[in-house]
Amino acid sequence: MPLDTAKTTERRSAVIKALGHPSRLLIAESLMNGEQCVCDLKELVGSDMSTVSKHLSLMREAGVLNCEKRGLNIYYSLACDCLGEFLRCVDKLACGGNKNTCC
Amino acid sequence: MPLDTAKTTERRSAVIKALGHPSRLLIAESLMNGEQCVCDLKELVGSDMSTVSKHLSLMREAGVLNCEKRGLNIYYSLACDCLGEFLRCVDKLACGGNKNTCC
DNA sequence: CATCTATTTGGTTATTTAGCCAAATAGATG
DNA sequence: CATCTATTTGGCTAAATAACCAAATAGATG
Repeated sequence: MPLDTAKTTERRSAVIKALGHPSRLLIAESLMNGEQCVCDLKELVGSDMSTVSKHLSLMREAGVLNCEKRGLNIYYSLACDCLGEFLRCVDKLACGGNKNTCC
Repeated sequence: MPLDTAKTTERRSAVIKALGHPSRLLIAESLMNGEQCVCDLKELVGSDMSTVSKHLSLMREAGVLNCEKRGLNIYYSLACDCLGEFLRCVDKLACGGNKNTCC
């Protein structure tokens, strides 16, 4: 059973990285309730709008988000409905962390 | 429906980060076939052993890996059997990334 | 067309993360 | 007990990431 090519690994890790920053994770979770524009997300995260914008671009480039301009705003939304499942996996992985007293 | 506390978000993102580096992802995937010692993983990753060791510590601290010393070696293993499911989610998220031509 | 609003981009600095080497540790073996 | 082996730790440098501010852009509105 061969491991993935380096390219697949890079791609996967880009997706994972896109969700591995606290602000970005918060954004993704919030978008589970539906699309939001940048200024909404700026409120949520509490950083400068340019910072939020950059987080959003990164997530979009990784394929995690889509965006659509309507009127004055740009609305971001999850590109895939599987984030909930993803987070359940993360939480399961997270609680493996109790018994690691060794070495 | 309130979002998580900051602490939960930090914890989750630590787990996600622990898997979001190419070398670490490779390690995790390889451990799906069973435990391995540091020098095996050094071969796999192709970095200095100290570098690999630091990746492993980080993953262990995040709760993703366990380790156990036997004889001269320290064997690392996945702390949770849900990594396969996690990766399936990642791949689904990854292929959302085709249609994002907008803005 | 001038202006206003929402967002992105560029530039800069600070912080974090990764990698390597050398030295320390801990346990096994002669 | 001296030594050997596998791993970790500390120190350092380089590279990547994050944050902010100021300026640019693009589209809506008067």
